[in-house]
Amino acid sequence: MAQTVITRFPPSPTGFLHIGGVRTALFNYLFTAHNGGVMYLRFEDTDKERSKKEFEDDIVAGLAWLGIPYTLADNPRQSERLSVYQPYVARLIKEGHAYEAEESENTPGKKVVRFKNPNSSITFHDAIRGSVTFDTTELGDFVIARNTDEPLYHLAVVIDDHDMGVTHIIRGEDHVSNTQRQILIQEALGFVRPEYAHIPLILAPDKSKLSKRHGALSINEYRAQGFIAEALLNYLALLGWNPGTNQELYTLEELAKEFTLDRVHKAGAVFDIHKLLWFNHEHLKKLSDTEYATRLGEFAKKDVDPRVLPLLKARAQTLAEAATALTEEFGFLGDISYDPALLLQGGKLQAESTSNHLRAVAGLLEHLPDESFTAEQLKDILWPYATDQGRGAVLWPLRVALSGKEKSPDPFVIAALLGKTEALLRIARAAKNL
RNA sequence: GGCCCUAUCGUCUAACGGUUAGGACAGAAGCUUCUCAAGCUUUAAAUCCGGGUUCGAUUCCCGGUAGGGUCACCA
Repeated sequence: MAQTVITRFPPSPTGFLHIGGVRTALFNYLFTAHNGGVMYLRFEDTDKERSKKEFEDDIVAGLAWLGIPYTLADNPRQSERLSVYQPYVARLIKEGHAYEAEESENTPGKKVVRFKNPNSSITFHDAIRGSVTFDTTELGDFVIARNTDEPLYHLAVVIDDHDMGVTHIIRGEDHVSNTQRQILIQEALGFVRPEYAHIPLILAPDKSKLSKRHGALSINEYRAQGFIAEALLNYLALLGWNPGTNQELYTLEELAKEFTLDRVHKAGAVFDIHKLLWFNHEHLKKLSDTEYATRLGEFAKKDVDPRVLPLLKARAQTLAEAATALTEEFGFLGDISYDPALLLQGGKLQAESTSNHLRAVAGLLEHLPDESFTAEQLKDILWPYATDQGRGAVLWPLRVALSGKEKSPDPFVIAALLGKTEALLRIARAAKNL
């Protein structure tokens, strides 16, 4: 019987949750869910100066918003597990695998703990890269603890992974060369070696490692821009992995069902905001009107009229864009005010004929029963007249009369949304203003 | 620079020795059209280079080249 899969997502709380971190957490989650295992969240905060509670909270909030499930480890902070590490440091020193050295950089006289490098060759198996070999000699006797009480990253991570029974370490490619140090420590401590999987990095358009200077990195920023979790997760999952089919749209559950490490790429992938935008629009379109309205509510200043929801969904790629459209192109549901000159398309149309067209349109609509006031029927009735008189000459002023905007959905849709009474009122007012 | 890793359209990628090298995003053109979007159709675009192995290489091997990662008392 196969051993239970145990993975972990161990960010250091020294910054906000960013795109790269999310992708690492996501791959860990997908692998874990696919195999029915457990993924622990813990915080690597041995760097007391840089670690902040604020970042820890941001990471937790971010994972919650994204909907990536995890199990919080017992005593999740390394800073609170010092007593766990101390015996190991003592043992390493006692057994000759480490020693105290008089060469503290910051505080003269203080002793750091160095690992006694056996200068061996380490070969480990990587689920994505296959066999990787290092000659550890060049590492020298590297420092594993600030002093006998305060471990550094390499020591702490090895002990934590062992204590938690981690079976698979899935992390960024930037950790491959760290693996040799960690394996050396594992062997000195007699721990079993977990399976490693180093996933490719996410790159900026210039192929360098993605960083702040390349724009938004924190997922909070993407959230504020109106991206939704479903799209972010779907896009990120397909950066460096794919199931081998042409399918691109996935739910988290579907991804977990398909995900395997052997289909993860070896090369880094460039982050493309345009494709993310496309995924966002696709996932936005899949939302129910109710759900869409709820999410849009976080961005819109006023209540979202359910009638415009389908129209908004069809055109906006982000919730922020939808919120803007709500007050701009879709602002016609509330009171409108506009310069009457707009009715004449900036002077291209004649006031008299335009006024006549508006009255004629009103005449055509007057006797239409309320229940026939739909976009389709309105178009059927007005189209022949508009075609006969010149569509631009009839439809432009009609649309402006109804929307008050230079840009908006077509007049039939607007009139239907406004209803017969309001539509006729606006047309009459426009005709009068000319 | 040492060590490690990587290499298919501009970008994300499919192909696991035999395909007209496929799809998606972005681009271009067209359709639609009163405006702005959306939508639909069409189209251009790639196996880094050089050697091998093989009847046959995108695919396997070697060498270049290019790119990335890493060389802390950070993680």
